[in-house]
Amino acid sequence: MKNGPRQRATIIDVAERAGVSKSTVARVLAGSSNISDEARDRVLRAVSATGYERNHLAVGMRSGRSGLLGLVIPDITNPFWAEVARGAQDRAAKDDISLLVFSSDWDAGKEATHLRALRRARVDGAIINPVADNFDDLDRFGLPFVFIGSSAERFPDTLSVGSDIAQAVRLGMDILLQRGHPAPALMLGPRSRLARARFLRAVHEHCVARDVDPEILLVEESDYTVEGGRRAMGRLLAGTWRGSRAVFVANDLMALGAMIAVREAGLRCPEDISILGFDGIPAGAFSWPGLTTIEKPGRQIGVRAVECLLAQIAGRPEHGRIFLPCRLVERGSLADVSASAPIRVAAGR
Amino acid sequence: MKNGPRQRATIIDVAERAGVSKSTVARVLAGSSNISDEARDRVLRAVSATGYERNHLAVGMRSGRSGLLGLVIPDITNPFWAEVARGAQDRAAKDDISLLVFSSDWDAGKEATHLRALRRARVDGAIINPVADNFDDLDRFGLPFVFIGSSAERFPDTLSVGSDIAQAVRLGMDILLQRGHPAPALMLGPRSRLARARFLRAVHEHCVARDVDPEILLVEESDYTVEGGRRAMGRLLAGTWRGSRAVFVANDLMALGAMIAVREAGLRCPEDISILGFDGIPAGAFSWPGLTTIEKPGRQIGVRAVECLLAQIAGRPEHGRIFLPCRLVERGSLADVSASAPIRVAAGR
DNA sequence: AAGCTCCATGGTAACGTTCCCATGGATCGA
DNA sequence: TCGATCCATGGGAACGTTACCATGGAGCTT
Repeated sequence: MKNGPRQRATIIDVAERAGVSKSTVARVLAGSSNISDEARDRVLRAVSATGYERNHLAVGMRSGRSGLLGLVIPDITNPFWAEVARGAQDRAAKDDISLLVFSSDWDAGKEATHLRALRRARVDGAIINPVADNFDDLDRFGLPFVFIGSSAERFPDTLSVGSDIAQAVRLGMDILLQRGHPAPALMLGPRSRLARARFLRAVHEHCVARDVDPEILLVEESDYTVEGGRRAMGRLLAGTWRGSRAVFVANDLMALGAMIAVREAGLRCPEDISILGFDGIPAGAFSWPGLTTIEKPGRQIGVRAVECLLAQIAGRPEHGRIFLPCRLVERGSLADVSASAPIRVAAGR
Repeated sequence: MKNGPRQRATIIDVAERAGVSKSTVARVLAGSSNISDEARDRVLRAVSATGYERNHLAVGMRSGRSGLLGLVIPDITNPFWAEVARGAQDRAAKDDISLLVFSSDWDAGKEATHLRALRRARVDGAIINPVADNFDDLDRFGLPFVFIGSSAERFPDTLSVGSDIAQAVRLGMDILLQRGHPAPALMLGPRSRLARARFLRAVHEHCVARDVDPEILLVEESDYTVEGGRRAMGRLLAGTWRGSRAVFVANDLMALGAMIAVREAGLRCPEDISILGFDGIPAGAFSWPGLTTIEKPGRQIGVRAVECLLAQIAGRPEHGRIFLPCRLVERGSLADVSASAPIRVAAGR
């Protein structure tokens, strides 16, 4: 609130103050070796005296590199995407790169607007969770880019980073088996969603590998919301239910809803019904019991996406699709009814 | 993946193609009126033929405006701050402005690094949740800026946007009173935190206004975490507790912990103990019962912060500090034990 | 001592815009 | 019909940086 000049120092101001040419200043700043100690010294002093700070706009204009990356995700308010953003942010910061963050709300129009903004800002590349189906635009991007998330599936030829659903499903089925639930019911999303097919395919493959007939698995369908999960669980509880009383739910929101339905039916989780979620949202830690779930590597996805993008920009593109492993988070919604531990309830908090 | 030229069209390319000078193109693009219809037409056609897109780097360099704003928050992964970011994003997009988002992790060093990055990127202004105590740097920012969040309190002379704690506390105390809990226990954060003092002061003022002796209120101290809230609730339940069995908890995480403690003690919420939270985190919607809480206007804070900042950049600074009202979210953790409704339990889901 | 290399430095063009000024044709009033 | 005004357009400078080329002095070799 004190001083007034408010005019940023330029490289020329520094040069004048140091009594050298701007070329020399530029060389010092670039860390060039052919500089006399005296010149370097005077320049450095002038820099700190003037509070000079390199103008990235000018650098970008000259070099064609803005030092900016774009990130377009569905909603920064969604904890999974926030994790992705955080990972990308941290990784980018290491290379002195800043991130422009946009939320598309799964709206193709907004997505297009944001991509235009990115092009105008001359970002060096973009990380995108694609919502639009027709990316004939794909090369009209005019930008290096990497896709992230499951919707990237639709573009098999494009470099993308996502979570390894097949591995996650194996992880889940194995822990269920180990706890004495060889044939859990499944609660899936709507048929229209690609993620559902992938999940189901992985379950089938796993069953085949473990000599279980996938047809015996009860399948309930819902819509990825808490309320949907609650209703779907109600239907499950109302029906006949062979085998162990466990449900593998395809996302955490539905799992939380299922837990509520169990309580509403006068039953207890995990003693009467075991629930395994999938996503790793923070809210799962606060339910009662805590939700045992399979956590997607959100942060890692952000990190790897930035790394792929930087590699691509540098001209040595990694290719193909990258699937990062998920992780089991045990919190207490899984009972152990295996022969070896007939009474124990899996711990967790 | 098809075409190769990959060289972005410049205004000169457009001019050549349209057979006019770059000045004319610039005028058309700027929407100037003194343009012949024919020229405008040819320029527009050339623009869409070349896929020309204005280079914001060059614009910024020429005009001194980058069209970028900086946002420095503690952690984009924290739902409250994600809401703030989202509000800021949406508001900025309306003015064709993009947001650079950084997470400081409440670390003064990271904050400083991020501010340097913002200056180099020549953002037009910054929205900051300040962590460093000594901002003698304050004017060394060399940037228009607006503070957000409660830590902005420490800089009373600076333009800031935050939530109206006093109003929130009144709201909470009033709903508690109305439900028959005239003298709830309070669960606060650590003494070191400014937010605590403010919360407590507001409670006292409200008590005085309602002719209640604030001294009769039980006060329990904790640390803003779930686990801390659980332990603090344990202490409350272990002690003697006059008056109605209700707790006004200073943040939602602690409130969720308190709810767990109630269940662990073999009691029920809200029948035995009513809990009122403060924050409005999403997890509160998934607990059982749902957490009744007072929601901070995160998104609005982001919106208003951008508006203040834009005003300041435009040279008509709003001044002083802006406090936005909070909102009661009823979900079911508050019993109604007032005389008028002796049995009812406040609804909510 | 002449010619060579090497190194520290300075000058200048270029990146893509926008803004100001100049120009020249058309239109108008007297 | 001539000068004044207006309007559409073109030319060029400037924003701050970096990369390339030029220069001149010091030190080396033969």
